Amino acid sequence: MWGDCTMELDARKRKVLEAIVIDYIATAEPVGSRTIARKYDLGVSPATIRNEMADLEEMGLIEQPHTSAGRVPSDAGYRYYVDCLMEKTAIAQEAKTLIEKSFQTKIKQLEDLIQLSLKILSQMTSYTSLVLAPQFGKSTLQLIQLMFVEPGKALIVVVTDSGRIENRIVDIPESVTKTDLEIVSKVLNDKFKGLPVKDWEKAILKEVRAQLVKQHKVLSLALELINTLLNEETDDKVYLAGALNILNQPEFKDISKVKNIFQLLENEDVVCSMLKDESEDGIQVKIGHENKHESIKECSIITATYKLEGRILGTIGLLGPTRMQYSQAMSILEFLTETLSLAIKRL
Amino acid sequence: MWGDCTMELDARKRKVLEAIVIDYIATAEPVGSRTIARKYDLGVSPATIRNEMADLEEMGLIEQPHTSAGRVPSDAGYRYYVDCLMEKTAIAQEAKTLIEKSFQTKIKQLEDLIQLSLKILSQMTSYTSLVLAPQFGKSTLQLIQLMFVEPGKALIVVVTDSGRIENRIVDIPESVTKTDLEIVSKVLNDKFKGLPVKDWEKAILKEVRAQLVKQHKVLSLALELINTLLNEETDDKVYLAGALNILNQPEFKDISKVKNIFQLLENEDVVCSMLKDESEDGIQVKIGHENKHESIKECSIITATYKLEGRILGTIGLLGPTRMQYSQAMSILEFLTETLSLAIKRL
DNA sequence: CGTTAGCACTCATTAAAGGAGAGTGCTAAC
DNA sequence: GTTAGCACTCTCCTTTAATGAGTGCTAACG
Repeated sequence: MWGDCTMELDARKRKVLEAIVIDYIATAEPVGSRTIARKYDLGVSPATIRNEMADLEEMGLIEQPHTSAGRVPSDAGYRYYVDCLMEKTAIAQEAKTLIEKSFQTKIKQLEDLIQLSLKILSQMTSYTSLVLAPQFGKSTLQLIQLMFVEPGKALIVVVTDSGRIENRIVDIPESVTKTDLEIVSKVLNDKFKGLPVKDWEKAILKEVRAQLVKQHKVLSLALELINTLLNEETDDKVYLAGALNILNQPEFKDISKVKNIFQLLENEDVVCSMLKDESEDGIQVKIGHENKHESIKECSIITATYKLEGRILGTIGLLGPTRMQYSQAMSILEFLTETLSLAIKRL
Repeated sequence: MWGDCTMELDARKRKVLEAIVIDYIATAEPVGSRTIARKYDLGVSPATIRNEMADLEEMGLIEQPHTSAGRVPSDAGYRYYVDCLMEKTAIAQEAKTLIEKSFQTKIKQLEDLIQLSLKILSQMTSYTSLVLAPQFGKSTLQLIQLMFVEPGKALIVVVTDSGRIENRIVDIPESVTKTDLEIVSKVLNDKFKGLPVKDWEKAILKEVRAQLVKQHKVLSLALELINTLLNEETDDKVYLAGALNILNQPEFKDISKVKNIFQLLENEDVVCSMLKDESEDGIQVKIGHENKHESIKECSIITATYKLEGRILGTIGLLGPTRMQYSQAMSILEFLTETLSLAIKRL
């Protein structure tokens, strides 16, 4: 979408830009011509590099915090780096085994698996990790059960194929008996098993109502409950881990910035929109101003999707400063989502 | 436990101390003798107040950040204030109605009720609110059910009288059928309903095993599952809200302090120990160094318990700087826990 | 013509120095 | 016992100066 690597940049300019990005990512300090000449041997003098830098600045790929400082990559510079310069490093073998080992657990709950992924991610990368859990509506039903708790109160449990479990305690008429609930459960199960949750509403009226003349009251109740479940905000569920990692980044030593970011992250809807945005396949990177929300204009987000049998279940992402270890983070994220997808399959 | 108001303090010293505490809580600035004389009319000159302050400092109730600054209450000073000086203000009527209105909702889940309380608390006080959810082990069983999901997989759901719901997906032998699970569910329900969860282990071996010779395999499985459920760390569950409020306090503009506190709060066990400590009845206040954990030595915690039919279910608390609006916070917390207890009863 | 050395210039950062102000402790008088 | 007066201390803020990193420009070089 972004990267047209056709932008006329001769080999040396590319090398200079790369050096600036790499060095700035590593040190968080503006990098000067001298540094580049010394550390990255381009075989030319600082003066030559200065000329190149002037050009790069004019093209908008780097910028100067102030007159007598070195250069810093602009968002466009990072973008060019990510799309055209960065070689996609294979994930380190040790990281690979670390992830694989972590997933050798007998976790049975989807939620726990997701939490585990987040933990691993933020620990390995030192960035904040986010995830959009499998959407309820898109999954298919594996089990639905109404249970009698006490007169006037029932428990409804729904399990989807993606392993998500939802439960609610609900009021029912005092007259409804255990048996009523069991019958309704059975019918609902028979009819809906394997059906995408969001298709229920259509199916409900036609098929089921006919079959359950007897438990009519109970049924309409159950339907109402299911509707509640469906319509609740609960459909998009996000989790995050390692938010405190943000505090380690030198660019966020200012407390007000941190506060803004945290406030954003506290808002589920916002996090959701950040992740949902690009639920295409493959790894996506949003750099700085490419993000919608003001507070993270100095951050980048890398996202990837995890799947079950080819179907995209949700998105998992990493949030860090624009000065982020893109290559490393991307390879870790990629491998982790693959591993996660496999683990979900095994559930 | 702390407050022996017998400490010899004449009326004027008490007034001076009170003035210092109140003013410092309000302004976060060290308060000088002049300020006290002006704002709180004790009918004496600054010089006299200075003398009194020298005495108070010697007693360890106030201290000086540096030679030419005003005085600040010490932890002991706050303690004396809370125990002996502060008049227990009745909660403001508007706050009262605000809380009551917030609880006029048809929430059916204990967890949601607790979350609601946290939200209200942190919004009303601008402090961080914490809660220790009802312990699983101490509650009594209301419903236990094993459900067949697919061959080799079952769902176990447990509901306690305090409204807590736990569920797990578990592996079962392929041979186990739906009917097996239903029978086991029935027996478990009959035997355990109304029993405190933590008493199960004792009861299990004797009573149940005898009855279920047929489903012996299934049963031992079920027992195993239940054990897992019981032994999991999940028993002490904490929630918190409004952690970001900490960032608004002037004493925490230093990012490293904030980081330490957040790290503490991120650790469930720690938060748990902070709340569990005093699960006595009534409102408890821990001031500054009275807290075990280093990172919150500049904070105070106010805790109260919420109940169901006289039995203490859990603890709810407020975390703020030692320079905290004790009186207001305590009255709000007190009224809120009462309201919460009532709401739980209505569940 | 591209490259480079040289140099003047800019600007952030740091340290030192000099008030200004707030508040105290002490002393002496009431 | 209380209070006015005053010297003293220490933080905070501002000013000033020095340092140093890095640049842009120009002129010379191959």
